[in-house]
Formats: sequence, C-alpha cells, structure tokens
Amino acid sequence: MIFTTKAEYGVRLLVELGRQSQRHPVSLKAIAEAEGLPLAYLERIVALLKRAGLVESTRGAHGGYRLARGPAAIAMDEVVLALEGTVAPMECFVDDRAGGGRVLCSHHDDEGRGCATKLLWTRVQAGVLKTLGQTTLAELVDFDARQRPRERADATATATTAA
Amino acid sequence: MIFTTKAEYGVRLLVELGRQSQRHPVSLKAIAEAEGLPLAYLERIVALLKRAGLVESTRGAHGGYRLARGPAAIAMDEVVLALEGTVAPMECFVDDRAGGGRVLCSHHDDEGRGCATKLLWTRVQAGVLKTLGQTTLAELVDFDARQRPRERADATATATTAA
DNA sequence: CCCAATCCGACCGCGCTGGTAGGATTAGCC
DNA sequence: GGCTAATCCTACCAGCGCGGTCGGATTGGG
Repeated sequence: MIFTTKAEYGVRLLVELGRQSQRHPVSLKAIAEAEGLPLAYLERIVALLKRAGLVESTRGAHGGYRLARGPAAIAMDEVVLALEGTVAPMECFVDDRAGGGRVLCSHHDDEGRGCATKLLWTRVQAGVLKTLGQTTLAELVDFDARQRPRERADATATATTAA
Repeated sequence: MIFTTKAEYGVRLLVELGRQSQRHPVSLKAIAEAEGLPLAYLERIVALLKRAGLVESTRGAHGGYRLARGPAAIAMDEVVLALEGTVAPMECFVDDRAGGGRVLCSHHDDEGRGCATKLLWTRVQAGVLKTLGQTTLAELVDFDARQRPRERADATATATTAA
C-alpha cells in the first residue's frame, strides 16, 4: 500500500470542495455524510490540508471549508505531501522536504555510500512525484462529475439543500 | 513508505547474487554477513524469490542460491511484485495479479462505480510499475560495482574464499 | 443565549512488519 | 555412516503506525 487512507479521504474531501464552486463554505459534516466517512477523522485530515494552505476555514455558525485556490491551481503532489508527510519508497529516503540525498541506509557498509538499491528507489520516487505533480484537482473534479450521471435531484442529505 | 524492507533486502540479495557471476551457488550466510542482514529473515525473503522462479537453490553441504536467469533478463517489477505481493496505491487496488479493475472502494456510493481518486491512483500505480519494469538487475549490479572502489582483495568473509 | 461549526489533544484496538526460535530435511565429505 | 553445512518450514513475538473515537474548548450567527 503506497498511500494510507489519509490521502484517499483528503483527496475525496478536496474533490467535494471543488464540486461546490466556492460561494459559501462547506461543513465537514456535509462532506462526511456525502462520502460516508467518519467526521472526527476528517477533522484531523482537513487540519493537514489547512496547515499546508490548501483550504481555508470559517469558524462559527455557518462555517466550513473552501479551497484556497482554484482547482486547476492545485497539483496532487502538494496535496499528497501535505497529507502523507512524505512520499518515500524506503525508510532511508525521508528527505523531509529538503530535496537533498540523505540516504543513510543503516545496513550496508559503514559510511553512507549509496546502496545499489538507491538507484531504484530514486527512480521510483521521482516517477511518483512526477505523476502526482501532473494531475490537478480540476481533473479529478471533472472526472468525478462525469462518473455521476444522475444526482442533484435526490439530495441525499443536507449537503446542497441547506442554506 | 512505499515498500517494506522485504523489497530492500530482496533486491540487495539479488544484487549480491548478480555480482558473483554464477558458477557455484552462494550461501545465505555469506550474503547475510556481507550485507549485515539477519540470516533467518533472509531465508523467508529468498523463499519468495524462489517461488517466483527468480532464483534457484541447491540444498545440502555446499549449497546456496544462484540467479535463475541472467541479470539483464530480470526486471524489477517482477522482483518487487514477488517480494511485496502487490504494488497497490490503495486498499481497493488489490488487483491480485488479474490485471482488471476490481475497484470496490467500500466507502463511496453503493455500486462499485469509480471514485474520483481512482483516476489518480491508477496513474500512480502505472507509473511505478513502468519505472520498475524499465530497471533491470544488471543495471543495479553495475551501479553497485561502481559504488565500491576497493574490495575484492580484502575478502571480508568466506564468500569468495571458500571452494 | 443557544447551537453549529471549527479546533485540539488524548486515547485505543488491531494488523502488519521485522525479527527470532527451533527443528526437519538434504547432501557433500571424511 | 556419521558429521556438518546448508536449505527449508512453521510457529511465535514485540513494536508501531493506522484508522478511529471521545471529550472538550473556542468561535460566531440568529
């Protein structure tokens, strides 16, 4: 498993936010019900997105969340990095955002010379990051819209009806 | 962390096997000492590689393991798949080698329609698999050889001396 | 003032990873 | 034929991170 549900839920949350243009903020409760996800857990996830400056929040009564930028300006590498903390193929690749090498595989020789596997993991990591960077939230919102034929008339919960 | 140490150790093991042309088989003990890895754990890992037909074994006295094919004919996607069982970005992507869709994200609507995230994870998975498939064991062995300047004269263990 | 919402921290069960232990089996060698 | 070195196999275990919950503090609209 490359990603945890943090990435899954977080991306779903952003897609949901992207669907409602922006106007009034959307409450987590609405999203949780719409996607069938645990509210309390979503709270912690959205906190990560907020800290990364991807969403903005309004507190109090009719508060909620909205995207900080347009969906087309949000690339998924930034999203996943914010949610997962790092996208490293291996323990020794915890580059903690510096962008350097930092390959210190404990096992191996004594000095931190490159393992043979370093070549492999480097390629994989670069590939993943590139793929993520090339996909924008706008694409996902678009894809999602085409996946749901009906809807909009049944109004399952208070998502679209309230306010 | 995309991969576990199974992949790390397994690849190291193969690189080590690739270094010793083939002639006589190499014992796990020699590899464990050379790489500083726990022998008992390596046993379980090499079993996965054997089951996948990547290495062959000789039992008894001067037994050990050798590559089943030349290093250039071993691509890393096959290796990692054998070691990790699957390379799925998400739980719902456990395609169990069938190659189909099988995306049944529990949360979501009711029927197994594609999540919006499906698009993303599909791209990532394809990217990783492609990267792995384009790297051969021969490349890693080569890379490893250039990373070690000296050696070959000190003979740390019984790896090259015995027999 | 009440209620709906964001915020925040502590807590917790479970499964998997990484590793160990012990033994059975196979085969070269004296 | 026995000793020994190796593969093979199964069960066991500690630690930890993931997924999730709970309770409460804070903020702000009506």
